[in-house]
Amino acid sequence: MSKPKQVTIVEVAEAAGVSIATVSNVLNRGGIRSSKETIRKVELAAEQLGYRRNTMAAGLSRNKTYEIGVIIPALGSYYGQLAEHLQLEAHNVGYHLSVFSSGGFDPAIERRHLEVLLERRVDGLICHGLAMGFETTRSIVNSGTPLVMINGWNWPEDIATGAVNLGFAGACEQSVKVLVDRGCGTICYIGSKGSKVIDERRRLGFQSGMAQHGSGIGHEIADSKGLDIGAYLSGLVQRYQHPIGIIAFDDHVALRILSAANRLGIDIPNRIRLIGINNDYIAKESYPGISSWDIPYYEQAHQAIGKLLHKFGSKEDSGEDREIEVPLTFIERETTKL
Amino acid sequence: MSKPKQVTIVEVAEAAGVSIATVSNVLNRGGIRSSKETIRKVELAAEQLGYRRNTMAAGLSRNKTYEIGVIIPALGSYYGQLAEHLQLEAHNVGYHLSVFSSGGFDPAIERRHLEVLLERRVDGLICHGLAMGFETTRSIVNSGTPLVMINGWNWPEDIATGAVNLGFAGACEQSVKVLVDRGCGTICYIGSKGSKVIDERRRLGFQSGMAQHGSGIGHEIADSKGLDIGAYLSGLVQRYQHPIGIIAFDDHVALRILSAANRLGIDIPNRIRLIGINNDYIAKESYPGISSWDIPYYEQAHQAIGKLLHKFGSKEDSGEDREIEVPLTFIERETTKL
DNA sequence: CTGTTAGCGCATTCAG
DNA sequence: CTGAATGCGCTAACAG
Repeated sequence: MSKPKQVTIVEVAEAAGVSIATVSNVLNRGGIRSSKETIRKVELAAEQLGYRRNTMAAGLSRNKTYEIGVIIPALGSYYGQLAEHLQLEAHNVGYHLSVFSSGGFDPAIERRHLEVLLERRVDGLICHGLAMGFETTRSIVNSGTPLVMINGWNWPEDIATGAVNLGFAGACEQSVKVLVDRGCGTICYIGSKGSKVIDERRRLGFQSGMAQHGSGIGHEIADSKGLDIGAYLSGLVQRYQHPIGIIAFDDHVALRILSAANRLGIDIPNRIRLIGINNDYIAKESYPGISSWDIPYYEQAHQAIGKLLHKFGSKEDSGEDREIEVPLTFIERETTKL
Repeated sequence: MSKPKQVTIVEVAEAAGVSIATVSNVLNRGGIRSSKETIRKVELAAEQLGYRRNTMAAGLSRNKTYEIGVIIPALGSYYGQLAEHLQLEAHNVGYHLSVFSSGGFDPAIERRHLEVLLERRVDGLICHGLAMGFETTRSIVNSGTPLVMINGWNWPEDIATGAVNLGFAGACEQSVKVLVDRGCGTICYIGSKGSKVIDERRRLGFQSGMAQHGSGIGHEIADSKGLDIGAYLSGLVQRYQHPIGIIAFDDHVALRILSAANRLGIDIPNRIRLIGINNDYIAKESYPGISSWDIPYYEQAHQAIGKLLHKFGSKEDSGEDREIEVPLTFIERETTKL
């Protein structure tokens, strides 16, 4: 039997000798009270029959699903962690999360997932920086389903209820300062254009950092995709006598840099000083340990869910900022310690 | 408006001047034909009104959800990759996946998620080695919902339709052989008990490998959790003159070992030869590169979804094996190359 | 081909 | 405090 007819409240009602309405009442802890006696009877019957409420029927009936849809670029690393925290936060307030991966910023997949989630009539949506443009998104999410962005900057109000973003720009800006303070005479940012808007923010922060703290200091920008890091480092070391600072897109890229340096016998942190982002497992466990920026997962998840809940509750936007920016925390390790 | 009433087939039917059955036919039912003309009218009306089918209503009505529930220990690394592949495979056959993380083998969370998925009336379940025991699982999954395990060994037939497992034991067994061939005089397995059954399989493989290929060769077993790897390695190097082989639980653990060795100036691969598992990013990008076992994600996902589909189709189990074992592939890198 | 009708399982009025 | 009745949006026979 592909679907061996599950037990419904009707059967529970019969077994307990009450009406289905009563069963519904006691099982869903609705505002309505019932006598101790009926409660006991119903709960017993439900227990014995192995009753399990049918989410679809319930959702259909009350026009509310208690489900939140999440779309992230991948299930792993930063994104995975974020999803885990979101899942936890959601559960704490009685919601449940449906997580989809867009396979690394693929607009077609994003679109398909969005469509599925909307067909499920999720109560809200949390998306990590959609690759599809404003217009496309608007044409899909016009259903009145609240959408909060994670790491999405400057989204029009009619599309996204709000956004809670990480302070990547600030982190990169500060990274420049740290490297300058540590005596670097040249500073490089090695990004990852494939990560779209994330890379953009980091680059902006880097440039603003150079402008503020880097007077008289040279800088370079490169992209990690397809880059021969060994050759790149060799070139750097050859060109410059002073210590060189490198800000990596994230700890993954930082690891590649670290390995290349180790392989070439370039001394870290004496010749090159390195900072990553994410404070991944990699940063903690590599040698030398990579200085990195820790991510406030809990805070970000909490705020995102909070924004949705708020939207569920009141129709008007509160006085709160639509776009929240959560700062990262610098964790210094051996790649920048002298 | 928290739920601005979405458009239904009724409205589409009115706009197109046909009955709701016709709308349902052309929109979501392939089987039944309609005249070109009505199809056009209906599709146009649906398009203009922005109709989006209500999954709950559809599922409720046909008693089938086209949804598959997935429970994995975490959203990242091996598990995350697996989930991505499952998602893809599922989509290819018209299903959609709901992925939940059990927060690292937490039985309580597993249970909760299972409950939610069953309430959603998912058509099938895919779980990664549940931490809760057979009995508990049976008491929950008695609903007739097919369950296929990923990396679950010896689950009773009345609980799990089948299983598709990775050949961890075989990989560890072969790892021993490789290390012996490379001249190691002592071989260690550094596991991770927290990963339950996965660790168990690897340990079994290790022991079987020692029995087969390790005559006259010493071996040790340790657990990475809370282990001071530096001290451990120092001890090993001090005790043994010959090259030492280490099989790490996975590439994460391997990285810790690598870093500790680098820090202590212990030469890899001359003094210590190292093999990881998973062929993660880490293995490829660390220095020296870590020899590791590549995981056939596609194959595993394909088989798992296939098993479910098969179950959906026929009630009888086919002649196929209930438990499939998919082999890993050895990728040799610098930590074992002489 | 197309329309009519009867549920799917549950929440929710509104009477008793 | 409890029960009968109505509808959520859609699919699946079954008639026309």
